[in-house]
Amino acid sequence: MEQKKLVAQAIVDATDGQLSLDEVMSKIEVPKSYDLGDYAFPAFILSKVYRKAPQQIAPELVEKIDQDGFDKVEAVGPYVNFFLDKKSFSKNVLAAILQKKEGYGQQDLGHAGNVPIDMSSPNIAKPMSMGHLRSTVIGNSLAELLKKANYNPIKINHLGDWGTQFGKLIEAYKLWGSEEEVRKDPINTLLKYYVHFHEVDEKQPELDDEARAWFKKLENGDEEATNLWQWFRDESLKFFKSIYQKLGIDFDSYNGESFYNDKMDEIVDLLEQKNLLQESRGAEIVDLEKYGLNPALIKKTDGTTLYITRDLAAALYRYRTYNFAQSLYVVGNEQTNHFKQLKAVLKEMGYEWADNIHHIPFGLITSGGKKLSTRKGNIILLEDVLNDAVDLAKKQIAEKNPDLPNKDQVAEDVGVGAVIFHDLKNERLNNFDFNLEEVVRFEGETGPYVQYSHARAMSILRKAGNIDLENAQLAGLNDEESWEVVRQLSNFPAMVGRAVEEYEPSVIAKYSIRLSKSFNKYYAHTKVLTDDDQKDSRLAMVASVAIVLKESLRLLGVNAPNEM
RNA sequence: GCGCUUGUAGCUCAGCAGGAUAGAGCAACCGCCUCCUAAGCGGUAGGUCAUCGGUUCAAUUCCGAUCAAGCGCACCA
Repeated sequence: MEQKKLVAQAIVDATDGQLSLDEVMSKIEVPKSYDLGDYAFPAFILSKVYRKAPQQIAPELVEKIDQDGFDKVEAVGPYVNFFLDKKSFSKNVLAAILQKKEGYGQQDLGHAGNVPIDMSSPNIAKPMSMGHLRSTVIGNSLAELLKKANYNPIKINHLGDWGTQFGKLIEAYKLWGSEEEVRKDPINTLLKYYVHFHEVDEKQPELDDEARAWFKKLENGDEEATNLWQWFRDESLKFFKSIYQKLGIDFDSYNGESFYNDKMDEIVDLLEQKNLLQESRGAEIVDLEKYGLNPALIKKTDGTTLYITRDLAAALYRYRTYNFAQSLYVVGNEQTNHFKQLKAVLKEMGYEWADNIHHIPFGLITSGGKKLSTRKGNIILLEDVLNDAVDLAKKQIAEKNPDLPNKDQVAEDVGVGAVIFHDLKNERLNNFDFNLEEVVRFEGETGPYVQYSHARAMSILRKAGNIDLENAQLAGLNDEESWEVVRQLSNFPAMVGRAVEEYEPSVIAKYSIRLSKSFNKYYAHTKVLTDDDQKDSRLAMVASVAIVLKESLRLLGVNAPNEM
């Protein structure tokens, strides 16, 4: 960044103030090829001012530029190409990383503002599928990223522990359930009842009425209903937590939908006071015509509440509790409309802070091209995927590194890491069809590739012994392969910034691959542990790579074993 | 019908908020371990950047239209 400004200033000086620093800054680009330098200025915009071809202007600019502090400045066609002083630049970057360690890349974008993140949010009595993985893993990574940018994230697991489906579940349990069966295998048994309910329900729609009645009882605090509900919830949560542990993710709050049960009257009252509620087809709605949206259904004909009513209560509660700088919802793309409605209703209520609510949508995971559906039993169990991945990692270890210590832990790190990384590697909004082989792949642009690169770096450092790199006088590096690594290293802070601004963990995932690639290339080309005057600099670079790779993986929620 | 999202190599995807010959990974074929972990490195092959217009010195990138796919569109969440 500093360097870019230096380059821009050089251009400004050479053009006698024809262009402002900002103008030049926005035009300066990074060439894609090594031999075109580190920064380039395209001279096209000057052709109007000087009434000359840009190909003529470029060499004239080079004449006027003070080449001090650069390895070289040259004109190629209409471009002025700048080559940084590699030795001093690399020395500075490496020294900074070694000094800041995992604090490298930290920045103050958030001024310690609170950011509740609504994430994961599985439904009670249903298994976690690959769809929940996305929300969990994206939310977790965003939390880490926000923390690094000096926000204070609050991870909220907004459990789906309320709603008509509990009426259905209770009805199903009353009809076909056995306590013993549920105790043995809670989730799968409850799921079985739920799926069965929907099968029977097709032919006996009157079951729906029964289910609705049970939910109504639940909302009114009926003892039997409440006890069953509590039991289902406890069992489910126990199971969910085992998966979260495997993923290495925890939450600051498990306040789910039921938590807002007693906070909805206030919302309804407020809406009434503000004259926003209308009756329509026997239900209570808020008209959102002027936002170009469908009306928001606040209360059903039978008087029970809906999803959006609870979300309104939750939004208000979060505002009061956290006085948030931003409030994020990591929820699938298919719910975009719901969040537009949510924000619109809050706006209608006069809450300006609705502008700080952001829906972070992500693409749909399908299986065999079809949408996953709990009701239809078309699900991919997250548990199975994680187990498969870890098993595969164990096999790889047995094959490639049988003497490895902590085999089981490393297999967990690598297997789970592969699954998480696969999910975060691509842009959030991309849909993808689930393919186990692809998810648990360990070669190519994958999590294990990055982990492996880190492990290799650590291995070199181990062999180097105790060297005080922090206080060493670095000579700097200037060969082509190390230059690519240094450039990548210097980009890390900017990548963190972009990932935070775009709420996009994939920025970091892709960056970590790029850094790994440049490092592996370097590794294949240069022997680090050779005694000469650049050895300390090479080691400093290897140490920096290890730090930044580990930190990148951490921001994604992936562990980086020292050996694998 | 309306809204949101997407359309780049056989497959999966990048392309830094317009620029110099469009890049990876996988799959295919061919090389590289007496040398710091071959979960690696290198090479070959593969593209009218969905189509048509517009803005610009310059468009895969911005705007509009068309086509195709996915997802939504009141008593599920």
